[in-house]
Amino acid sequence: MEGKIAAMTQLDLVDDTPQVPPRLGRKRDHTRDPEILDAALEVLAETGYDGMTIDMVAARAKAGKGTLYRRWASKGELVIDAIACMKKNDIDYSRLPDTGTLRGDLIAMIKPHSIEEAEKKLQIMAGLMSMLSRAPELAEAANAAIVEPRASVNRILMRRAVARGEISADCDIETLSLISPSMAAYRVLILRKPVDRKFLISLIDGVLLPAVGLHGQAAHSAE
Amino acid sequence: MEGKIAAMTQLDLVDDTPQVPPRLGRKRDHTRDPEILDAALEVLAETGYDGMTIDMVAARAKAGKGTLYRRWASKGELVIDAIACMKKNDIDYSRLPDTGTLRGDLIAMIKPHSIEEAEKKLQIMAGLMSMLSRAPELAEAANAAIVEPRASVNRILMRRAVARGEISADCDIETLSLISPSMAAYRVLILRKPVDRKFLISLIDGVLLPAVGLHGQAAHSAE
DNA sequence: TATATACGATACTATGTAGTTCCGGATCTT
DNA sequence: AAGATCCGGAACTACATAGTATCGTATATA
Repeated sequence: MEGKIAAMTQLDLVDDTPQVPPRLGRKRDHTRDPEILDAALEVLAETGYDGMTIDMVAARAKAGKGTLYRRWASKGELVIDAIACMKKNDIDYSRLPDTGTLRGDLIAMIKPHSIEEAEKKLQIMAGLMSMLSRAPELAEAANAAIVEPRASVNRILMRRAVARGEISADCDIETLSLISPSMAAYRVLILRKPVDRKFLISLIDGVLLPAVGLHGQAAHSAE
Repeated sequence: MEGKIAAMTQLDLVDDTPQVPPRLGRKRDHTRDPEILDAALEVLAETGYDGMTIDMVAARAKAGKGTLYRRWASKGELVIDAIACMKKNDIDYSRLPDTGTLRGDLIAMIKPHSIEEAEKKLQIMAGLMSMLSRAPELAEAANAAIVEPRASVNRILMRRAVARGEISADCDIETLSLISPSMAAYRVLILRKPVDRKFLISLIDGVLLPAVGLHGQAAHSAE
């Protein structure tokens, strides 16, 4: 302690020790972060925020409770961090489908993997739902990681369709881009029914495309 | 104790006391039930299932905790009962609007009171969300009281429109009747934005009517 | 190899809440 | 009016969990 102060007073003469002395022993690597954050997301999806305990997360990650609290100050901060880190596994906006038609693009977005991931995200959202109004930071993180990306893709695909002249520029893209996120969320969270490829296609052909002035491939064969 | 057994052994001889003796004093009226159930719904909407405590409900209803436990065996049963009792303040299906057009009927359903009530129901739903998968009884009650009535009205109005020949019988009424419940729920619970008359009308004109092959009064003036 | 540090495990403290019990007073029935 | 019962209130028990402290071990640096 005194040594450090003395070294600072005689300014850097022969003093080759850095201002912040080099750590000895093991680095503060926090190498368990990814496993812990993943475990937190799993438990969150299964039991919700209130049902989730720190012990569950620690056990799931085969980590000690101390390790969690050394890294995050509280349960709340761990959860916010876990949510925020989901964004990293997000959509690659530079590789969106480009089939030439809105319908083709929308259907190309339906992949088993994306359905599965969307469902897990919705389960997590369900577990946070009752907290959102009381924890604005959490609501912010959840919006950025779960809600916004889904709508964003739809907006991009629809704007492209407008640019191609495929659909009218009068379309309320803000609203229409939320049709399938809304109805899929309602179906999973409230109706508790599965969202599968067939359902998503029926949404595209039966709701979204008619709303933009196009027609799906099924039904409404008139005109 | 022994006296009762003795009386039973010598079978009913001079025994003029009825099998179920008439109650003296105050009846078991449970007259506080409505206030308690209302208080439970309020707290539920404000804090969610896990945040809700029995003390909060008792205090809100100016009731004693004992009164609650004398009537309901547990917090869970109180909540289920409170949800179930919402159905009583429900829509009067015999007085649905009948304006002659689907659009007219749908818009006639939009009343400040109904918007307000729907929003409260959604807040309650948000508070229950994470419990639904673990408590099937609760999910059942919530579905019957909150989810089903909204969709039901839309189904009835749309079936009438089919019967009038206003819209095609090919319409997927099951899905289309969920458009506005889904998108309103998403907007309130996930986007945390208000649902007002303007939004609901834009849903009718911009999504629902086009999907059934009609057109709203705004935009898409083509044809 | 020696040392400092992070780690998993476990025991511990503090706190909040479900559910119980009891009491004095209010209220209904006879 | 008398008696039985319900009510609001408050104290109490039992338990779960957030967060802290400690210990022996593993591991990366030097």
